[in-house]
Amino acid sequence: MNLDEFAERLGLSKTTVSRALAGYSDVSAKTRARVEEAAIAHGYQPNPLAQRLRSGRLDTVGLIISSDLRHFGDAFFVDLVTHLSRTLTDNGLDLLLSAADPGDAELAALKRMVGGRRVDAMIVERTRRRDPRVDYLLDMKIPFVCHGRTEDIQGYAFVDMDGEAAGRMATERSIALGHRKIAFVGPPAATLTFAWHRQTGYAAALKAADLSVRDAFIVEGDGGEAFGNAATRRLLDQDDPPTAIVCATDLEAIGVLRAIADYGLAVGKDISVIGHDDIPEAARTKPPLATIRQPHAAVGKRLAEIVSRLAQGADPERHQEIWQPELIERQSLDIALD
Amino acid sequence: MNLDEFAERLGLSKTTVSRALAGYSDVSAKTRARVEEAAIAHGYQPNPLAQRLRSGRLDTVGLIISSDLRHFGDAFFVDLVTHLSRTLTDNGLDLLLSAADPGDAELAALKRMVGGRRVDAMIVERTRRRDPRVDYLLDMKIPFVCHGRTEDIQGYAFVDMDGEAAGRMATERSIALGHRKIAFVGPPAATLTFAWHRQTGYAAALKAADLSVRDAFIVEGDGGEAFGNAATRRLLDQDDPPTAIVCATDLEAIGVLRAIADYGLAVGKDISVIGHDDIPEAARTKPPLATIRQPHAAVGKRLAEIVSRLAQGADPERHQEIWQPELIERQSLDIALD
DNA sequence: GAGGCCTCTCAAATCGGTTTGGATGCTCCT
DNA sequence: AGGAGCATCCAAACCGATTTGAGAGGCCTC
Repeated sequence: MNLDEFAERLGLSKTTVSRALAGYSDVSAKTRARVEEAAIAHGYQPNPLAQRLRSGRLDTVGLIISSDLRHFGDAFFVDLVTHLSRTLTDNGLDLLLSAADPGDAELAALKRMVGGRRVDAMIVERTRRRDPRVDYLLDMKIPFVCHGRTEDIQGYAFVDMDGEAAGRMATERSIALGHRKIAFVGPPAATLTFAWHRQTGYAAALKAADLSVRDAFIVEGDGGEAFGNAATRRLLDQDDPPTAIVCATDLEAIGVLRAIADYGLAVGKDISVIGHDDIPEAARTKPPLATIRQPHAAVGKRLAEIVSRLAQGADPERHQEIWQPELIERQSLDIALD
Repeated sequence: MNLDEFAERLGLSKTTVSRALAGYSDVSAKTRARVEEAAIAHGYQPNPLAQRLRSGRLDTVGLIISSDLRHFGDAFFVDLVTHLSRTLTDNGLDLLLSAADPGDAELAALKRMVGGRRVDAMIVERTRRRDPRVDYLLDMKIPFVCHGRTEDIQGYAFVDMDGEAAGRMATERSIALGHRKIAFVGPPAATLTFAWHRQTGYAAALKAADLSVRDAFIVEGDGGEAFGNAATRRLLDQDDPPTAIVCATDLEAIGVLRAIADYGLAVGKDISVIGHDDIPEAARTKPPLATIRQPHAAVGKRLAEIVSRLAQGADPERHQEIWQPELIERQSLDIALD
């Protein structure tokens, strides 16, 4: 049923019916009541396509997920997207999703959404230090919010965890436990912002405690479990191996735990390990993995809130948020060196 | 830039430009070339909103994800949605996503998408035995495809794994290993179709081998790890406990493995365990978990293909597919009873 | 009783495309 | 010369809403 038919059935003009439903004051209370009742009775709902064409707003937000997401743990994603979606809905926005491989495909998907005028705002996941997506979006002058940061944070909105504080926190905790030889395992700091931040925090904590930052103690690779495994071998095979390992992701940490066990060493006793993200699996490892929690649900919700404000013209630079992480103590840290 | 401006710039009418770009044959080759070049040069792209309003097609497919998804393993979801999205894109369709809690909220989200005319087809995840979403969609006569089945499979399209074959396969394998006392742990068969199918297959295999189906050997609960743990205790505390446990989900199986270890028993030696789904974690348990694989990526792709055919008017009943599962042998099955 | 002011309603324009149903001009045939 | 046939192009209608600008009718005031 469209407005024409519906108005005719009521014996009113399109104008009056439309204005009645939109809540204009120049429609008499009696007429409005009649229209509203009839709308429910006949199930009339304005066609959103027509409304959007007319208004010029698409009321749709885009999200592109990287198909390499699993390297970092998926639980993360479902949690985030659930709350994102729910909050967007509460704000009258639809969520358009697209999946793409990292790199060119990702950017192409973005251009399809934005250039193809399918969305009027975007959410960008897992921002990299220099990110062509951010450049493109700034260029197009379309509202967007990032989950994560680039190196140069000018001109756009984001919600990010304080990765440097996280790296520092994990390292300081290890130092407090008596460790002096502390290694860092993480994705490449040169490209991924969060890896860079966490590694920076790690180095800062070492320096603050007058400990040297040894190149041999920093191992970089993809954020996956297999890499964590390989990295550990590289660390433990050294002449003077570390007694603590700080990891930039839980998946890596899980690989690290496994490798340590293979060496016949006891995690939480001979060597301590700390992860990052607090994926569900972290609580189930043996021993349970100490880690740094990211409040995914809250972040998802906040991203949605921010993007809906931006869509209404808010200033992006007033929506740059860096959240403080929380250390989750678990047995992989249970160690007291003599 | 809109069609009016663009046409004027070219010194042609809207009609001609529109038809040139749409590939009509009543536009001269010369004119068409000129239009196409100019479109690229000036970056003209027809507004999809206007096209959709005119055509009456929304070119958008909806997907609603349950926020309880994590009970069943998330990896599953990212894989599925990635390939789903990619194939939809290849078919010129957008993917609209919404997350909702199972139950009323799920149905409400569905009604918002369909009744609010935001999509012209739907994909339904994790179908239940009697599913109000399916009833609603049949009622609305909107094209849709299910991932999973209801009890009555009439009138709609679906892609599902053969859960009964999976349950039978897992149980038969246990019998072949010499087990006679085989338990089943899974979500409630009364509501969830896949749980029902798998349990049916389990019972069928027992009967085929002249083994009795003991009520005390069937434990139902949510599909999570904690439940798998509790279920195992209930099984092993019996006077005559089972020597093999068939699980309907890997997460449950992981809980089962843990519980067995707590009892001081050796999985793959004293007792054998088999899961279902082949989530990434299954390969990493100790011992590695034998399981039944679901080809998520292929399913996602297929769902997208089917839904785009349905959107073009294909007969849903000709797109009912039941796929055969594959048994993945791992050490949790390494056992030879005397 | 005329003019002014509300209150309520509506016709028509608009958003940006696609499609229908000609119109125009040219060639070719008889 | 007249007419058929073809290749191109286009004005106007349409999709389904919102909004602008104006009109109709009632009431009050002087």
